[in-house]
Amino acid sequence: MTTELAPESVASLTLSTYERLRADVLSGTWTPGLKLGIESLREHYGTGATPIREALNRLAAEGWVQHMDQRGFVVTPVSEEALCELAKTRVWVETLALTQAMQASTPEWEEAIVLALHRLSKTPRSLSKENYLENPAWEKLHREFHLALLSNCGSRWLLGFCEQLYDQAYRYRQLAMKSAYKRRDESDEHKQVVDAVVAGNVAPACAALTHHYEKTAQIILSIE
Amino acid sequence: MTTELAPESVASLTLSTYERLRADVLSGTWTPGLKLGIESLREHYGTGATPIREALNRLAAEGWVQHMDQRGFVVTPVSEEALCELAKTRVWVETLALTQAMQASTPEWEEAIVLALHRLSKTPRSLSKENYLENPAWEKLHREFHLALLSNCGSRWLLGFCEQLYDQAYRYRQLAMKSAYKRRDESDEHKQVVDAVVAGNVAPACAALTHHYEKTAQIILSIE
DNA sequence: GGGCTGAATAATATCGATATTTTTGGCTGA
DNA sequence: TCAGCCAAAAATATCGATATTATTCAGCCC
Repeated sequence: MTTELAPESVASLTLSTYERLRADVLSGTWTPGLKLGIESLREHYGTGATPIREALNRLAAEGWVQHMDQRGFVVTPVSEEALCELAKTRVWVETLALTQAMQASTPEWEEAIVLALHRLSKTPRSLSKENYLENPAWEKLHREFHLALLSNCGSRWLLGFCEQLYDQAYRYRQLAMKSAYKRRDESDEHKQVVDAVVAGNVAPACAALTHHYEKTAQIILSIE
Repeated sequence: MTTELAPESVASLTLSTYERLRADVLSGTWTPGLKLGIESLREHYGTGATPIREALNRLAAEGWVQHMDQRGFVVTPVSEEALCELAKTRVWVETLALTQAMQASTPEWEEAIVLALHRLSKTPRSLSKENYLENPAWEKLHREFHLALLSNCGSRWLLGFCEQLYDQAYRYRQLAMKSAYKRRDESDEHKQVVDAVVAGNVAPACAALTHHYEKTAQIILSIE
């Protein structure tokens, strides 16, 4: 007789703790290199040690935190070198994915991309006009746009890799934003990718995507 | 005054349980789709529930098992479709990695490859002459050979992806072996890759590697 | 003074028990 | 006969307490 509750309400503590912890690492709330003591996390997230540890183990497998056996967990450090390697890898892997996606192009896929770009362009980058204030709606649509571009690549593995790399790059972007916000118009860069994709020109599309990522990495590097 | 003990002896139970569980999934001891009940695992590995759960969470993040919230873990199922996708992805991603590795070629890297191939070729594929009996030494050297080929690609991310794909493919190979063993001479295929790499011919090297993987997938598919 | 030793301290890792949730299986009523 | 429902059983998820391992730091010897 009780009404069906939203699935969120029955999610295990491990899962919700995992999601919160992950979000806090990605957003930079837990700063790179920080020691994540079980006790303090337990207190902060209001739960027992078990969900915390299980969440940390998942995050460790995904590379967000590092697990030193018998001496706890730390937030994975960042470095200029690691960012360069990440950016490079992203260009390689996403170029591959985009190429495959375009070779398997379908009208539905093209429409999905155009739509994703449209939605993104209608959403403000920052919640505030004066200073930068992250707009979660924009972040969500931006991620969806980039993954929509690659979604047609025909391999869940490859798409999953791209997702990992996107999220890793997102963390660097967030960390950089905390120190300085540089105005930038990425909408034009996005449009250039889509134009090339719709026109069916593989090499220009990959070049546009590469340019987009390299500029991002360059900006972040210039801040640090 | 006590002698330094091997790190194994102080490894946490979570870690050793993780390794054992992972090995059992990869080897096919735990068959795809099998429900992994906490209680039975606890009993089988002789430990408490916590190490088991932590190990399962790591394995879930790596894709070896699936975690259905509130209803436990199952070994990730296999399918013909998934194998095809895996093989396809492997060709794409390893072609990428090998290309980059060759473009950054060094004498040390070439020597490492030649050496890895030599060691591999000196080791028997099967421990028994009559029927197939896995030779752990060969498996270890085979993995090392393939990763040595790609180790020079210049991206730990990319190398990590290749490692994941290798291990995934290994599981399929193990599962196929359990039903039938087809004699095959892969040593020649390995040699062809190395010859092309040493000669510095990127396209033929990638083609040889592609051929090697496609043949593997084809053989496994023919069994099932 | 500086490095070493070894308790005291703090943290992690693990266990056993409990609370929740899912699944099972028999019972009822149409 | 069969769907629907409730109680019993089984399993998962979580907690609190304990055992183990790292770290700290004062005292000591050289």
